[in-house]
Amino acid sequence: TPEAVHAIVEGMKWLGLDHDEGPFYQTQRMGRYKEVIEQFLREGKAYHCYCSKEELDEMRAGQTARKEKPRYDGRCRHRTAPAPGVTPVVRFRNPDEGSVVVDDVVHGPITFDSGELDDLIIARSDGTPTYNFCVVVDDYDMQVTHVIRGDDHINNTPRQINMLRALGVEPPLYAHVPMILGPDGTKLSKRHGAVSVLQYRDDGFLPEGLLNYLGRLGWSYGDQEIFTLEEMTRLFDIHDVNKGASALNVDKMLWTNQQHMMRATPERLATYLQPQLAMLGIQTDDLAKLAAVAKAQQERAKTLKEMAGNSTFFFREVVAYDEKAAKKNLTAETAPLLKAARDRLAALESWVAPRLHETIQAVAAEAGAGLGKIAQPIRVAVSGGSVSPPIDVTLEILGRETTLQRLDRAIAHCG
RNA sequence: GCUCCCAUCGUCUAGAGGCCCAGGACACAGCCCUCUCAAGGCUGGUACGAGGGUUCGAAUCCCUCUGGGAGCGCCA
Repeated sequence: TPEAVHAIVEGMKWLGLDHDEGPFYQTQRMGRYKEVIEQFLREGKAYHCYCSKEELDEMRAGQTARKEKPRYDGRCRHRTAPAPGVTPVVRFRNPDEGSVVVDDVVHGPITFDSGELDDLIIARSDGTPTYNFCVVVDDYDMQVTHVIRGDDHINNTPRQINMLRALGVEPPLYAHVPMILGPDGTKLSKRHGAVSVLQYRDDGFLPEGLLNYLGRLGWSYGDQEIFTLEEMTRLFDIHDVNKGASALNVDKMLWTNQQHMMRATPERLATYLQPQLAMLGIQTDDLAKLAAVAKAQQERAKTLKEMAGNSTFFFREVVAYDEKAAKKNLTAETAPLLKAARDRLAALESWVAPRLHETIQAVAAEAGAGLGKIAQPIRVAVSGGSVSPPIDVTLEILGRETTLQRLDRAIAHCG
């Protein structure tokens, strides 16, 4: 569907995964597939099968009852005349002797007995080609050298190799990488929240954060955990990939993302923070302020979504104080401290973090108290809660006017 | 059921016969740092699925079992 195609293309674009050509659409290559089907038919490498759905079901039921692997028994292989009133499918004629060896890059040689391979349908009764056949024609036409895919495809590989050989070419190199399981070790499904890569973008992940986490699943480079895109592309080697499946771990995924957020430039974070804030109803084009906030918050959030959530007070009024924080910090006892701080701050000439820090420190010293005694009430006053970046940095970003205004309101609240 | 694949801490992994009474990371616990929260530092507990071999010596090689996964469509 167009939506599915869009999700793939957009997802890769967001991740920065580039491609040299294409994308190609199989729906636009129908003529070519039919051409190869005709060729196979002509060369006796494929044949028409007139078996009905019911007949096939019955055959499989019998095999299952006999504890055999359900598979097509080749009954139409030697049919000479068409069955009247039936539009046939086309089946590929698999060899019935010998074996096929898939020399897999990550698994090593895997042997399949030809007897295990039945004659798969390559064209439906309406003439349209099927997946396993189309990819073979594509790999052949496009001179694909490496096929890297999930190991759920291992069992398809011997048939594809047989079709490639029927085409007269040697198969490409296959590398079957392990699957990714859900956090509970079972197959990944929507149940686990895995919908599309774009979901991770919306959840506030950095492309390099997701890529790093995913890259370390089934692959490693010594004890290194954090890789830049450049390092990953340079250091990655398909031969180092593990065979076993791995389970998704949300905690580590978040940690990996945070590590990348800490390493990213504030300016870049700002461009991702902006849409996250927009989702919270905050519209701003002040890139300088966004970058300042990102810088102050970049090691305090595991995702950009979390960062946005923690940063709303920088962009809009504090509508209500956190109840517990206010009860503890905005009291009759702290009111004089806030007042003193407010007056000293108002007199400041230069509204920058070092000056702000000195000032608050001085107020605390005069009161014979530690910095925490005064910083925390100010924090609640300006942010509404008990958590924020360092108080001097927070006030600098907020600016003089907003800070004083919020302090006044907090002092009033102290009653 | 049949065929194929896989197997080191809860999770991601290092380990390609002695360097391993198994190392790193996430998570967890404690401590330090500290204006909050983080980040950072230090410390701690937890793993080679089982049983047989081979070898002077096995997490590493072989076999069996057990456990998990995938495939067996006129789906992709």
